[in-house]
Formats: sequence, C-alpha cells, structure tokens
Amino acid sequence: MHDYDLDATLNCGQAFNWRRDGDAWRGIVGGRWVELHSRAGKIIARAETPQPDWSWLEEYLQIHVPLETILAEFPTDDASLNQAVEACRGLRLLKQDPWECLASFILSSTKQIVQIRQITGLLRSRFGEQASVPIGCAEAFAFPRPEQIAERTEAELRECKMGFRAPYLLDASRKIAGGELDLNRIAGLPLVEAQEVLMQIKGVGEKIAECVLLYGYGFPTAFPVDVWVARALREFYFRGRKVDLPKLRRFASSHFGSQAGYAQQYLFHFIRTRRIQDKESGK
DNA sequence: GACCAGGACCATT
DNA sequence: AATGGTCATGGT
Repeated sequence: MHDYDLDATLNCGQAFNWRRDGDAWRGIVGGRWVELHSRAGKIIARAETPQPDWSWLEEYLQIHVPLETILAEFPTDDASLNQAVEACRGLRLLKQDPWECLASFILSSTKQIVQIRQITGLLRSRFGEQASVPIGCAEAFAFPRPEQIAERTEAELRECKMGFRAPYLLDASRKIAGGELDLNRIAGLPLVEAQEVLMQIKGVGEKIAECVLLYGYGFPTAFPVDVWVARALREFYFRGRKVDLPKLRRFASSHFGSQAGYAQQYLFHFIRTRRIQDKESGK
C-alpha cells in the first residue's frame, strides 16, 4: 500500500488504542492483539494466533478504500487543503468499533491526545478483558463493553482520571446496556438523525457526535470541528477573523463536498503537526 | 504559574 | 441568539 501512511493514520487523533514500539504499532482491534509494520510499501500484520481470515483488520484499516478517488472529490481550487494533502498523503480514516469510538470521544473533551490515551488505557486495564499476547509482549486489554462500564460507580470511573466526564460515560454505557439506545440502528439513519440520537447522551454534543459518525460509522460528510479544525478554518478561509462555531460548520458543510470528513482529517493533522514542528524549531 | 487541551452544559444577558 | 463560567486533570 504505497498510499497508506500507517504512522499518520494511527497517530492522528482518531484512535487512541495504538502504541509504537520501534517501527511497529501494537494495539487491540475487536478484542484481538495485533502488531502492524509498514515495510516496502506493504502493511505487515501479526496476531497472537494464526488468522485464516484477516477481514476484521482490513475493514478496520479500510485497506480497500481507493484514496485517490476520495482525494479527487476535494474542492480543486483550495490551496490550503491541497497543501494539507501534500503534507501527509496516505493519511486514512479508520473504521472503528462505534462503542469504543463513542466512549473514547466522550472522554476527549478538553483533553490532549496523550491524556485521552492515558484515560482509555486505564479504563481498559481496569475494566476490560485481558487479551492473549505473544510471549514477551506487554499485557493488553480489550475495550470494556457497555455492560462492563455500566455496573461501575462514578467514583470508580473517576479513578481513571476522567474527572467530570465520568457521569457522561456512565450515562452512555447505561443507555446502551439498558437497551434505551441501540448503536446498531444508527448506521442506517441519515446523518442529522444519527447525530440527534447520539446527542441524547449527556456530554455528547455536535462535535463528539460527528467524531463517532465519521470514525465509527463512516459517514463521509461528518465534519467534527474541534479547537484545531476551528483554528485551521479561521486561518485558511476567514483570514484569521473571529468566526463562531455555527458559522464555521455552515462553511464546512457547503465547501468541502462529499468527502468532507477526509478533508477535515487532513486539515486537523496538517495544522497540528505544523504547530508541533514550530515549537520544536523554537518559535 | 499561566495557559491550553479533538467540549458540553447551564445561567445570565 | 450570544456570551461567560464551570467542570478535572495534566502537558507544555
């Protein structure tokens, strides 16, 4: 896969279940331990036991998605977006488990990505089931299911450093475990209705709902606007002016077209990595 | 120590 | 409709 940038894809703030070890990425997908390498234009995968069928991983990584076709849907007269694509061509959107995605992004609000990794990691190791790993590898845990979270107390969840987000995660897990909310039903709904269903959960607003719809369900026009994307939109399309979130969202929905979600991810990764580089070069 | 982080919610104008 | 404060915790 010459057009698959594994580093960017696994480390661009859409998923929080990957750790780099040398040139390998290790994580849990669908409860299974897996290790990924990018080598000579190919992605090499290793699981704990031999896999007769890798379709679960191909689906997660969206291997079959033709990236060039998606990029061809981007607005052509957009220099900033073109620049973002050039900076990290090969960046992909994953197809994550909706529940894990929902729970992770409930925990994401006003948290840095390193901290989201820490919180979800604590949640796994305390409440998730231990996965089998190859000899010599660090222990790993599946993401706890809704029922496993729902039976905990708010105080127990707060011990995972999630602070005021604990009642939000508890509300989500209990609505789902209790059958009040069916995550399987969301996939077939129109975007706006799907978003409204998710926003019935306390602590889930427009942004978090769009993250779940984009990363967990693959709605191609979902366009989450966080502080970074807002920053990018204001700088690139409004000459740095103060523009409020509703206006930014309206602009995005009219400008980026049928693959707006992908465009969002390129802008997010572009402006974030640029900021990090600026800091490293002493600015 | 100040400021910020892949926000949401609620009270006040 | 639009601000503004608050929430918990840790990184830079």
